[in-house]
Amino acid sequence: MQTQRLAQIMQERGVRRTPQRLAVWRLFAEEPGLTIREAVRALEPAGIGQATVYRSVKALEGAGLLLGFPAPRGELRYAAVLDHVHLLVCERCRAVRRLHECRLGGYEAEVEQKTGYRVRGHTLVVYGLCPRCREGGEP
Amino acid sequence: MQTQRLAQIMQERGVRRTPQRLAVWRLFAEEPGLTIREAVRALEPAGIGQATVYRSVKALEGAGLLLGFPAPRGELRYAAVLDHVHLLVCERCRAVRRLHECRLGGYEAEVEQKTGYRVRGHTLVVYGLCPRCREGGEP
DNA sequence: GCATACCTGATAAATCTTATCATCTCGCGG
DNA sequence: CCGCGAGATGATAAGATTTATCAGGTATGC
Repeated sequence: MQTQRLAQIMQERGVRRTPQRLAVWRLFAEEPGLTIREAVRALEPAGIGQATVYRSVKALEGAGLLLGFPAPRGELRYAAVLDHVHLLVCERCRAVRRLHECRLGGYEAEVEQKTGYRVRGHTLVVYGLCPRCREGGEP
Repeated sequence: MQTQRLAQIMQERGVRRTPQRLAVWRLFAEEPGLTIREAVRALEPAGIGQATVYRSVKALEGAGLLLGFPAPRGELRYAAVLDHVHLLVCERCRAVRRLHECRLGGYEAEVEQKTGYRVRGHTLVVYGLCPRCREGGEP
């Protein structure tokens, strides 16, 4: 995913750009749907300490560059995002796709009006089976 | 929330109905937005062991009676649900409201068609500020 | 470039989560 | 209504995850 735009966004949001954070973000961009712990293990060989991974995930999530979503078994998994996206998650093999269309603007406005809340955003995760798992093939 | 329907659903989905599980579910119904650990502490005085709380949450979540959602700081919080609902979460005081309208059926169908996935469901969480926090009042 | 506020890695400490096992109980069938 | 057995519970221990600490390093603004 666009490393260019990533740098820009980090700058804008006051998130310091370090090699470690870039590595963390890139990992979640290449393999969306990892848990933090899995990321720790994946980045260990690169010499990135576990505390750094935890801290980076928090920083990136706070800046809206990582999106967390609940997976079966009570796991919290993350995916790298740049703009607002919806996630499409395969329940079997955990493949994650990003859906770039969002037509919930009207829904948000309606919720604001009906509830008195000030809506700031939303997270939509769609669960299902990817084409391959759907056919009963290997994940 | 309707304890009646709860019993029915547990029966239907083969989830054994025990006083502990009912207590766990009721807690998340009365105070949606707790973490598991907070639930453990809340139910300790009632003599419910922590292992039981963890196991109950898993069982109830598996049966679709609890819904997990990611909160700031990387926390996974839960709310009791009976039917499919969307959650409206206050980012400041963490109040949780359930929204019973869902107009994403068409969206799901569209996603199926465009991606080849077999869609089985979705989770939508809307974030914002509740009326009180919106005014800058106390949570 | 320089200063400094912030980040990092290593380690230890604190928390959270799961496993184990003896006992208990829910839900079914008689 | 009662007894049976699969499954649930509680207490505790063991294991795993997450955070705190601190000395040193490095991105960023001037």
